[in-house]
Amino acid sequence: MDIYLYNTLTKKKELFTPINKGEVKIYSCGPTVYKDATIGNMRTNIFQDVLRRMFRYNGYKIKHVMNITDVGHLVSDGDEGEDKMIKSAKEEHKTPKEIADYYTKLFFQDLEDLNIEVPETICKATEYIPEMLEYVKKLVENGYAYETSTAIYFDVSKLDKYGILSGVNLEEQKSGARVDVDPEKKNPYDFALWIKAPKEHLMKWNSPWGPSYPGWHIECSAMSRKHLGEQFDIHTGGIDLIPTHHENEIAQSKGLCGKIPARYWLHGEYLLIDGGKMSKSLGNVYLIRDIKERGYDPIVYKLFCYSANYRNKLNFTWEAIDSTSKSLERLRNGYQAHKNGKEDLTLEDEKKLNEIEENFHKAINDDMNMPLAMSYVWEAVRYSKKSEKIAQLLLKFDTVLGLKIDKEEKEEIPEEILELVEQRKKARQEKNWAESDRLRDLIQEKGYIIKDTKDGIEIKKA
RNA sequence: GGCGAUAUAGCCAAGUGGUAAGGCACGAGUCUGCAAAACUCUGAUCCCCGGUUCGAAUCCGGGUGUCGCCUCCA
Repeated sequence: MDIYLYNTLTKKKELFTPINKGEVKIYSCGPTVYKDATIGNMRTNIFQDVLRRMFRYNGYKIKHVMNITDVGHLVSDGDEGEDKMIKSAKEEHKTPKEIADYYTKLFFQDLEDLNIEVPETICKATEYIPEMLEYVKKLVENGYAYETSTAIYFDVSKLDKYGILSGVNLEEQKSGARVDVDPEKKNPYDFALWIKAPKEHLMKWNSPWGPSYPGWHIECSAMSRKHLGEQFDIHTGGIDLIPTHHENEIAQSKGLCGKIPARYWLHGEYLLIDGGKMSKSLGNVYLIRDIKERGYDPIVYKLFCYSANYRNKLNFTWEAIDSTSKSLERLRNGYQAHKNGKEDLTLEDEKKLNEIEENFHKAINDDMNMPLAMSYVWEAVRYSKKSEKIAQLLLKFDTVLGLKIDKEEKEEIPEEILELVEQRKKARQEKNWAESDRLRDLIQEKGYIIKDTKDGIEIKKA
């Protein structure tokens, strides 16, 4: 079945055709590990996860590379600003490596909590310094870079076209540069490829230009080239990376080999919080840990992300998380009902289920239309006949959704609670409803919910 | 100032020319000693104005609102 993806490069939904048949090469801009990854960051990771799972559903072999930025992003725009890693290191009295390791670990914990698959290749920027240096040297050789007293800059005026992703116009923007521009820069949009390190700078490497460190964009260019070649299929990231980071990656690649590194550029939209931007100053920055601390299965957040298309803004509220939490519970209950179902399916049922499967497939292949795909999932979950075959279908869907739809709440019920349940059972047999209700309240006070189903009594943690 | 996105039931949100998917909430009902869970049923003509068309939420023009980017940022 055909796959369609919205390509930021052309601003159109396009038929996907891989460079190598049956294989997809993806590069995703990963986390900068000097701070916590927010639920906004994780929305992008969820979208990337669905992307690769969708390709697998279509039988593709996947080569997915993601970087870990553990060096080199500056604090302020001024090109001689302080490295963020170093700033964190100073604030937390740790070495940059300790900071990076700490946040890297947390990042992978988030991935695990959200049941996000880890890409085949994870690369840390600090381990690719030689590749980056080689890249920069080549750009200098090719005449796309020049040296100033503080850095090696990429000369955007040497490109036939700069700004193809974001639509910035060099002529129009030239005069309007808002930030203090390094007077040695030739064009306002020139960006640092390599930066000469001040004495007190902690992270620096030897180079033809003395002790120095990489610029903001070179790592992705060097690492994607190393692992995926000069041109690969898909490049992903958050929408905010379009105007600077990805634009500059394209510039670097064109300067090196004349090619745009990826054929399809996919960008995830922002997550809004209560209708606005997530920001520290507003105090509305949430982490996956916060969702866990409020007692929700983090997968709830993943399901919540499926309520909107990845290319549209999605508004996060705790109310929405609460409703999604109920939704997930019903989804899993529905799966269990089918798993334990014994009803026979007629030819007509089979036909209907094939239709649902086809629709689901079509939805995910249409630029990952998860809200639509979920409507078909619900159609299967709510299917009137309960059958193991439908459970199997749901499991198949879950290879894309990654919602752990077959997760069962198998909790240890304490002796004390079991004893109370026994007492209540006895009271009910004696039709002593007052005592029965008293015990149910007591059990609930102790944090457990009791349900009388026709198959017996169910006990669940509240 | 420049660029872009978006406006669909109480809330979240699909749908890009043929009379509006789905989830949550609400209400009614079935079941139950009651409750919970589960299940069934119930709701919108799609921001406003004008145009194109046999026909528009969907195309065009004009408004209005909201949000984002233009500086690191998923």
